[in-house]
Amino acid sequence: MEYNFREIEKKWQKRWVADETYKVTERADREKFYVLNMFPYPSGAGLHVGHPLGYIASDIYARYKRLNGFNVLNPMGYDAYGLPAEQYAIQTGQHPAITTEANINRYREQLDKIGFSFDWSREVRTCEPGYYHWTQWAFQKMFGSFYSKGSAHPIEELVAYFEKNGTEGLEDVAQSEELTFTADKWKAMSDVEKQQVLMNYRIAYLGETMVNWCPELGTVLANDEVIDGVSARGGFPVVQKRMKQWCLRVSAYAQRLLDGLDTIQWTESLKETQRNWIGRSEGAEIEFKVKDSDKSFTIFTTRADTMFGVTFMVLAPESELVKELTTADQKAAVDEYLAYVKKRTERDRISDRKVTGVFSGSYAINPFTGEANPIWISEYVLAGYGTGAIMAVPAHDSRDYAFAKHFGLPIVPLVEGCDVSEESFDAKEGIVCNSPRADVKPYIDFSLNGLTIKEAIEATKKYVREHNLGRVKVNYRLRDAIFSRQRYWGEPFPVYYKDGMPQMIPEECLPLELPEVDKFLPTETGEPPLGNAKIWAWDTMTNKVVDCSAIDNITVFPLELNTMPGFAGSSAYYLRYMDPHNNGALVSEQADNYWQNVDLYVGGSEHATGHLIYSRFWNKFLFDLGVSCKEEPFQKLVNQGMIQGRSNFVYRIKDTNTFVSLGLKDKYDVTPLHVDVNIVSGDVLDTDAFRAWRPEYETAEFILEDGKYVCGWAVEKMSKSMFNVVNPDMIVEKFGADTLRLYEMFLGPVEQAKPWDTNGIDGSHRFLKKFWNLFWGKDAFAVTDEEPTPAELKSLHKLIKKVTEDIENFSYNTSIPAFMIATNELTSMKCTKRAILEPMVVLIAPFAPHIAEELWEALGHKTSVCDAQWPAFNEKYLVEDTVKMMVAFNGKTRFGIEFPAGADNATIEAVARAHEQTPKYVEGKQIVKVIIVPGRMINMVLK
RNA sequence: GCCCAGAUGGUGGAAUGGUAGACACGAGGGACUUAAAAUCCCUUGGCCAGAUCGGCUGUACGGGUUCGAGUCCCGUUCUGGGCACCA
Repeated sequence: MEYNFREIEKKWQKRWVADETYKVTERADREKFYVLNMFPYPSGAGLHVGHPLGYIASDIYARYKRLNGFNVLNPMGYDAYGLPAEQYAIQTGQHPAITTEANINRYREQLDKIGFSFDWSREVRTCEPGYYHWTQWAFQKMFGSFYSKGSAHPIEELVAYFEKNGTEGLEDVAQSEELTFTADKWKAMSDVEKQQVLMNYRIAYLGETMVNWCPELGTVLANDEVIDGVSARGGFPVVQKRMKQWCLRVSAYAQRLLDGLDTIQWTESLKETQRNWIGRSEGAEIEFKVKDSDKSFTIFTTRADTMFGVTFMVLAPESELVKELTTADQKAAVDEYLAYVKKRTERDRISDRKVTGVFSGSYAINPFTGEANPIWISEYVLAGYGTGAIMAVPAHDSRDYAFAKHFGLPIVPLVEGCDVSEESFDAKEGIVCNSPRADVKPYIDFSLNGLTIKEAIEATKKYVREHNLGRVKVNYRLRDAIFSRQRYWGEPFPVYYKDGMPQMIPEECLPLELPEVDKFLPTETGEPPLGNAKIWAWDTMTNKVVDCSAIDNITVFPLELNTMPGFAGSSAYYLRYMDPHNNGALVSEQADNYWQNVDLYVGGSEHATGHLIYSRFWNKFLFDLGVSCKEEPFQKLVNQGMIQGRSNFVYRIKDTNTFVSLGLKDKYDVTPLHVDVNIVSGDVLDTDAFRAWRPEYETAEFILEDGKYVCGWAVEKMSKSMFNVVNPDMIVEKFGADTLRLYEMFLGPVEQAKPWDTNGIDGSHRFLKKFWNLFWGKDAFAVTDEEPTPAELKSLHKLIKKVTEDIENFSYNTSIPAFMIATNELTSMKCTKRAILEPMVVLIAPFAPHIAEELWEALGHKTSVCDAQWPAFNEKYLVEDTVKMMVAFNGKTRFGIEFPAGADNATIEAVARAHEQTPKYVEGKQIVKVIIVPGRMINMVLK
């Protein structure tokens, strides 16, 4: 009987739907296991062979866990809000909801063909009101919370504190700016003033941030959309502008985000990426007084040990201190410099790192030396980090060094024996000297000379603390997340504005649904697309959305026009899968307590500093609220590597329509052009197909080598524009879903990036045919009930051991060969015994579920193979008939002596000693211990 | 510049410190066939030897530890990734 994969796969995919094979519910009698894939954004291009890689890997694990008796949650859904759908809408007027729906349907169709064990009854879509209800709800909770002493608290607690104490004694509170006021002053504030104060503490807050603003386009641009100070699209001028935006106080959670990394099983590199992103640095804030003035300012440094090497100070151009400290004679120069800096974008600063700066005219007194150091202004100091002001130690910081050299400022080395004539000495090792300098009368009674740098840092911090010169401070690079987007296709904020202050619409009125607009572009007055919505005002009397014309600022108010960014909807979706149809809560306590958190999360590493940070932050907040019972959402994370495309190139001679073969292209001036990989076979171009491919190539001429046109190739991202996309539907149609699944796993380690090469797929397909033929004779089912032989049992148990270990370690690429070897062995032994073949079906079920179901049914089972039991491994079948003993001779390993299987250590040792050759081969060494490794060899421990 | 990961045949890739290159692709040869497809068998790191057995060499490079190193340690080169005027 032939292996008819098309029929088999269709049959079982239908059966799974009819029987609800993959539907799960909370079951107290079974241990849970939660497998999750990063849900996809359904793009218009559909899936290519790279997309399902992670889904297949996690599906194998999910099925394996189920066969081991776990109650497995393996859901799937769609990250449905996003820019491509909106841009398509702007170009065509097609509503994003319609294109998104169409794309989702296409994705679903493609996914269904691959045979995943998803519980589709739990599907979520971030753009549906029933889902974003809880995105909005979480936002409101963040608005209603502040962060203090390591967790989120209701803002009412802070209000109560202010009523009683003002800011007096308020400690360890995350805030945008340090405020001080008394309880009386608080009580005297108007409602709006109080709201403004509270905004300083809320976890979701309206804050002023610097953005690239393009007035002509009426929108904020990302840094990569700005080139040379003008917009990439249209070439309109772009300015740095402070804008009011919704922000999330992610920075408050920096330490917890860092600490949490130690409790989860992610790859070291991913954790490292997040650590870099959070960027914790421990240092000190030290106060400098301004000479001849009562002003002072604070700098942040991680090198407190270098206080005696400060020769100048630098302020960030955007720092508010610049205005205060610029003297009258320097004003013109400073203004000119500020104008220059304002023109430069982030991008310019990065690409063009020249040393620039201007003297402010003021001096700061170094509290350790008493010296007056000139205060400069330079763009190399960033306003957003630390205090926006630094003390410059040119001898031990390369940036300060470059600045000092450029402007001829003094350089004082502080480490014994270091040479700073050519470059600064940045290393944090060595013995401190010149602190203070021997030739200068000490200003204070304090010396660091003779200490190591580490000791000096600690000693200085201690001194600073004791003498009230500043404080020990931890800084993080992690910034608060900007949460507003001037876009249509995103979650609307459940917010209306009264007296210019944001108000939350009542919780029971959620979700606030996205309104219809007639245009998806920004309005003419530069407002976000929601400004085009006619019915977009909030009536506080009826608690309903009403027509904008009704706005009277008494009972009807304008609603927020921005929408939320992409990461909003993807931050808590894993919780929603636990209880997707709950209208009363994001997730019920009972469902959350059962499913807890994700045991295995699979997705791309490109989300390392986006989704994976935001989601952890979001979940920690929900944990503080008591909504989520686990602080970390994703216990174990596996990054699947990208599957790249293998692109082909043809070489066109410049200004002609003549194409030259790869080997001859160096003789001409050529332009390489991508060519569709589907008309290239083994890097040889089908020239007729090429002429037919596109009209402009109809008249193409070719310069061949050996009668062939050979194409160049490169491994690149798989994408439409590179003409290297391989579609999974085509593979499924030609070879079947089981072959595709097997082959994707066989390509290489899941975590590794690798190019797709369809050629190798034959091997996987052939294997499945051989596997099928184990069970089927020419036309009848061939399985018998005979007793298996030891050799057959050995083949089986070798396989059980290998496959079990591989799945646990996520190295599927090595278990496929194990299947092939076992199948070949059993084929050559003509094994058709049920006791061997039945467990084989269970073993292969996670990898190739369709063929496994078909064979399972043929074996006489009425239930799905999904409910079978994973076969138990028994080591006794693996013991070799004889074991070889290894001896060392002249530094080379030989294999010589054979022992009977099952001999114990004492016997082995006795035989080894009795074997005259052994001791003399091991020069001057004695056998201390002999270790038997079953199925392998004997290790001797020698003395 | 700092941090992380990696480097094995023509290719994808295997190897708890224990016979390097499993398995697959590709390539070459053969069987079956009128032929093709399909299927099956043999060879396939390099060099040498050649009736055969075999020998030498080999996991980016240079050292080290070990009876024994692709694997562990030190240094170098290169590749990929992250962060980056972050003080």
